[in-house]
Amino acid sequence: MTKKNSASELEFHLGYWLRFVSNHVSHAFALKVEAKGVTVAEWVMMRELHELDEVNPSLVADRMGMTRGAISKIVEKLCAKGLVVRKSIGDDKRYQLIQLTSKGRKLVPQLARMADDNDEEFFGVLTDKQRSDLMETMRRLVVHHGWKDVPVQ
Amino acid sequence: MTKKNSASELEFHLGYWLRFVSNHVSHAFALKVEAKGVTVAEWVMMRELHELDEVNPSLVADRMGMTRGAISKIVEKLCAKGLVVRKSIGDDKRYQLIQLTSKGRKLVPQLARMADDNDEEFFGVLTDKQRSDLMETMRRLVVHHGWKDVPVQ
DNA sequence: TTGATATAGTTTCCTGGGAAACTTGTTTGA
DNA sequence: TCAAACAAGTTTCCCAGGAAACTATATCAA
Repeated sequence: MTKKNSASELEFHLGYWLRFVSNHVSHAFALKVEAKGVTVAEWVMMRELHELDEVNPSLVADRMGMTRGAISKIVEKLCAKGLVVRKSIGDDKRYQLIQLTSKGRKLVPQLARMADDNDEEFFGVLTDKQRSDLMETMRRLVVHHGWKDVPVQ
Repeated sequence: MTKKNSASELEFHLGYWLRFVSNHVSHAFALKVEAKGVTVAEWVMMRELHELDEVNPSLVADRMGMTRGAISKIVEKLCAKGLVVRKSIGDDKRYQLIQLTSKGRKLVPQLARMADDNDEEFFGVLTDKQRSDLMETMRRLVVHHGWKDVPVQ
């Protein structure tokens, strides 16, 4: 792509539009899950815990692309809400494991439903092909850049 | 799409992956433009001003999807850096106009170059078709949801 | 053995942005 | 005419998350 740096060309950065769309979609989703008393970050962590069961905060930090400090605070919030518990492992006292409580596990499907609805609200306008292409493109980027151990299935 | 709310299904929310990819891309871009002493939000505003020339902060707020309060602070930062100036219009003293300084205008192409590079770094792995499809999909979402007056051309 | 180093998690400090109160100036309507 | 409503921009308060210092524990090397 040969482009000069004119004003009109500025409209065409993928990174820009991705951020723009993503911000809108995430913000709308934040409003929805707020009704269940959790934030988007908390939901993402609950998703990870649902998938991984018992896990160290540090691994969650890696997978979520957040710092251990931030994760520590989110765990604290979720514990306070009774959705997550911390456990120590016997051997090495530095490590801990976090896990969903049964209350947390019950909330997951409800939040997943909200995520379904949000996807439908924002991406429903796309054709099935466009949706699957978009999904495939995102997956390809994630895999290529090694951002996460995606279940490539 | 019929899906049950099992753990594995959680992997397939478009909103989730869009956010995930977008966060990575934006974060990398933030590190790049930091070298020029501006933040991503400041760059986005400079882009708008480059396109619109003289404009009220409120319109910029709408276009950027941010509050007037946030815009006010960004304008303050850019003024302090000598990249933007505020002007009052004679008639209605509540209104103001903001505009890039010549220093600001000169910086735009350099930042645009960085945006080009960032796009290339992250989306270069995609085929031309994938890139244009992705662009088209984003544009379609933006137009459909009425998020911004996009130059549909 | 014991000092140096590394590691998991926490805490502190700082920054960016939203909500909403606030200021200043304008319009409207009784 | 002039109080009430409104509007643009600013300020204050709050919260989330990153950076990096800090704590406690574990390992490694002399």
